[in-house]
Amino acid sequence: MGTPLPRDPIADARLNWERHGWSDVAAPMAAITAIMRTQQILLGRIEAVLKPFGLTFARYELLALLSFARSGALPMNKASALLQVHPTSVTNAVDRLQDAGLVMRSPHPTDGRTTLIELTPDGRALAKRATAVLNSEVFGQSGFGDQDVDQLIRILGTFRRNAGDFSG
Amino acid sequence: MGTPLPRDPIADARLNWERHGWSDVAAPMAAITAIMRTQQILLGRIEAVLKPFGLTFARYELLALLSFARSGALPMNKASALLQVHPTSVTNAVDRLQDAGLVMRSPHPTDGRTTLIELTPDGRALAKRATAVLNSEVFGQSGFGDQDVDQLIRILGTFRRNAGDFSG
DNA sequence: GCAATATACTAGGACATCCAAGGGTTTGGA
DNA sequence: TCCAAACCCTTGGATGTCCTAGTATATTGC
Repeated sequence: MGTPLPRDPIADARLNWERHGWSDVAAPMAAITAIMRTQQILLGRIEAVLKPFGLTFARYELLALLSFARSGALPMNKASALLQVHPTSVTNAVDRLQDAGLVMRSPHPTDGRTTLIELTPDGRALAKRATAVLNSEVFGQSGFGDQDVDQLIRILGTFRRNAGDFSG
Repeated sequence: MGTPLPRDPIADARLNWERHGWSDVAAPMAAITAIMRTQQILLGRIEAVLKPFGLTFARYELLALLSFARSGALPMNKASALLQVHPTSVTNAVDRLQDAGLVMRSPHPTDGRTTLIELTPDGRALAKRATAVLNSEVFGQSGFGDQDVDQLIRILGTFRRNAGDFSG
């Protein structure tokens, strides 16, 4: 975590795979490892930008999701499904956002099992400010070329559909 | 998490971005979010395969790295650099692998600050077995087409180099 | 040769994720 | 009608990641 390595560690791993007789899966191994590492880099950038706002990516994602909901409120299970994380992760995020006064829990009007999460005015304002900075500092300077962005969206979209994320 | 969603949540997020006047960064936002989600899916598959071996991905990566070292041993700081994780994460992984009898710590012959991590025979054997299953169950069935694998390696390789991962 | 700086590892804490289990609410079939 | 099954959320536990700080060892510079 510091100075650049003299060689690409993933390319090296691929060579090791090939040397050990696993040539047939060396390329996908390298691609998957590269996805892991890229996610790590991107998450680091995002967290660095959100830190001054007192937000983590998990909390930001929830705020952003709520800010796009017509009523500014969503059932927790809906948020869990849309964010594609475990329900306990949503509980965790809501606890902290609630402590920070950014969201509120309220009972569902007709289903006693369900809890609605609702943005507070503070939460809505913070989501707006954080999104602006995230757009300019991270998404606007992703380092991916326009064509590569399209390729990624296509390749990963196919993958996610095949993995059962969505049926559309 | 569960049943597939009727619509792609990332495509929906992209539409929301565009509707709110952030069209210029909507595409990279979607690509980055897709990388995050893809990583999550792949990590889930990998962890599921490793679980019967009593391994997590973090521990497996360390075992695999050691198994490729000529001497079967590496300094902890070297492992941290090659795996591109924080030194404390390596300490954590080594603690658990050591408890499981898969690696051993030994003092560096000339530098008193440095600790070497060394594979035990058990560790080497387990790495071999886990790799075989990982290759056949995950990397061999990644769901990416051959051309897409090449594209991913190229796009993410450029990204990682620009991010300062390596200089080669 | 010795003090100041740099490097290596570890301990403790904050967060996030998942799983397993538990308590409350709804739904549906006997 | 009524009880079992399904569903929703939360608590508690295990892991992993990072950061900050602290201890020990090397290296550097005067």
